[in-house]
Amino acid sequence: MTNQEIAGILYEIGAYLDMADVSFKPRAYEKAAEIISSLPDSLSDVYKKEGTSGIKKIPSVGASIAETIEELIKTGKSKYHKELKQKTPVDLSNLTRVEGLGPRKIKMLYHKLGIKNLKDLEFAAKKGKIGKLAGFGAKSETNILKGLEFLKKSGGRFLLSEVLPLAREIERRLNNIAGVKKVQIAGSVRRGKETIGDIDILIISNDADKVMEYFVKMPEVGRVLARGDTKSSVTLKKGLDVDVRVLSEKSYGSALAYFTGSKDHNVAMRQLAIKMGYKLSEYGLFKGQKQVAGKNEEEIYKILGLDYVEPELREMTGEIEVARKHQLPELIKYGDLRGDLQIQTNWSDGKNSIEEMALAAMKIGLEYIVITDHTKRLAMTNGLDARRIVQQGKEIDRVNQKLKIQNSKLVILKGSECDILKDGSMDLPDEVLKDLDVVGASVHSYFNLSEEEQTNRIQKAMRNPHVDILFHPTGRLINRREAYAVDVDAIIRTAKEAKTIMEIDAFPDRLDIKDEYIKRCVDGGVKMSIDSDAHDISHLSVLEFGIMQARRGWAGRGDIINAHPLREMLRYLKGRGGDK
DNA sequence: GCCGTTTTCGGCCCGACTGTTTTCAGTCG
Repeated sequence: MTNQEIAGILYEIGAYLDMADVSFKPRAYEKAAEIISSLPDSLSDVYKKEGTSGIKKIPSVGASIAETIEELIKTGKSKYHKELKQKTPVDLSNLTRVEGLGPRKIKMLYHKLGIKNLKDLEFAAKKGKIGKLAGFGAKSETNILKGLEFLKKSGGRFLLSEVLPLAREIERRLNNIAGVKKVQIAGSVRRGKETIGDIDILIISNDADKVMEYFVKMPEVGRVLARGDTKSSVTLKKGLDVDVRVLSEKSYGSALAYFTGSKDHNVAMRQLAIKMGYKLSEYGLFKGQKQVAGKNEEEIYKILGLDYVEPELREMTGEIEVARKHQLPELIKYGDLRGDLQIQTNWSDGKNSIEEMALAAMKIGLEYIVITDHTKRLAMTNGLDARRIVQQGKEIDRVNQKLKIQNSKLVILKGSECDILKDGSMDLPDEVLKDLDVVGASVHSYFNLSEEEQTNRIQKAMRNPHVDILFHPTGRLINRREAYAVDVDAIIRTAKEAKTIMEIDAFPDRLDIKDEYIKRCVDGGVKMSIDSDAHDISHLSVLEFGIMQARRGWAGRGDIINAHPLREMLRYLKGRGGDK
């Protein structure tokens, strides 16, 4: 049973307890489910290795929930869940996806109209049965129908790269409204999450009504979910929700903190405030009736005895305790990157020439790039063999010479994105690899080997003395392809031993390795690189997403080799770098 | 049901908005 499946059952138990009007337990199950669904390790594996005591180590999982998890892993079922479900046998996970429907309403719909699933719901709503129900009305009915319609159209979360430009565009337009003093993107976009469920925007203005009026009538709005004096929510035609909140200047910091989340981080902050005799809300930090902070985020953290926590760290992965001990790392900054270590050109499947890529890199202020075209096994990309890579080296020399004459600071290095073959050997011979400045190794085939075979294969490649970097180490494509089965902790240990650099591939649907693994590299003293994997000059801008991801993984400048000048960067590489 | 920088018992975040209500429950974030 996967973590997602286990989390799903726990969510349902929570919802059923909510229906039964039980207090506090629903939140306990919900919390455990949230934590489990974002857990990097498989619970089945944890159970196999450490038994229930391993399960109980997970925060928010105590004796009772651990027992349920054990039962789920062993039998695939939970008696408790089954008992609860018998009372209201409905398709909870889908029904709750309808905007405005929660456990209580679902229970009513089942008992009064026998609605069990989305199909029943749509049928009843179209027949006008729901509007006649006590507690519901005509408006509820149309809202359910609209909710169903939008559910069919959209699905799930969007890539940060799809959302960020749109969020910035809306931000820009809201900024132009008369009376608006400040507009700030908050929520998971500000935290730099790899996928986004909705856009949250905070506005400081003395004419909230004007802002709301504009906001709900923007051309891309598909449906207005709520329109209030200080808060409005819409669903865009493309299926993404946007919330705006208008507040006054004196609450800017507390509102920003509240609106940035994560939810769990906020809850922890509020609990901490209570413990220290304060009350924290979006309006400010209060002692009794008196506002003691809230104009900016920094002063709130300070009064609560914490160092400032950067938005990317606010995920309840220990940031509050570490902030209390004043041990938060100084994160890598936007603009810290000096080079890009993975760039494709038209020598393989890239669109632009070496020179075009170099000029584009110069424009964004980089000091060095590595040309890393594919190798011959990837025939469809026109991958390079030994002969062509030597030719390419000559072309790189030529462009470097030209740039030098023009007094440019940019240096182009010779590299390769060399395929790892099925048995872990490399697609180009050692004699060729040894002459390159930077060698990246990638898996592009045999994604379905067993975890052991895949791990061994990759480890063998990492131990090749000429391989410097493991490119996109887990091979996932967000929303499209799962990572291949690989023991990432073992890979990280090998990276430590063999001094292999782990890449953070910044391409928005890769973001590989993901934030939790970055943190493990940081903790394990394994160095990383942030690379664009650009196949086009426009792709160089994705480095921003890589930096966000690195920050989410608690990485500082010192952890990222290409945040350093060329000479220093080369020193981190195996063998060849040291004596350059 | 979980948890502990006052606690192994007694707490558990806070507020906006909607719809159907004459004062509030449900949902959401």
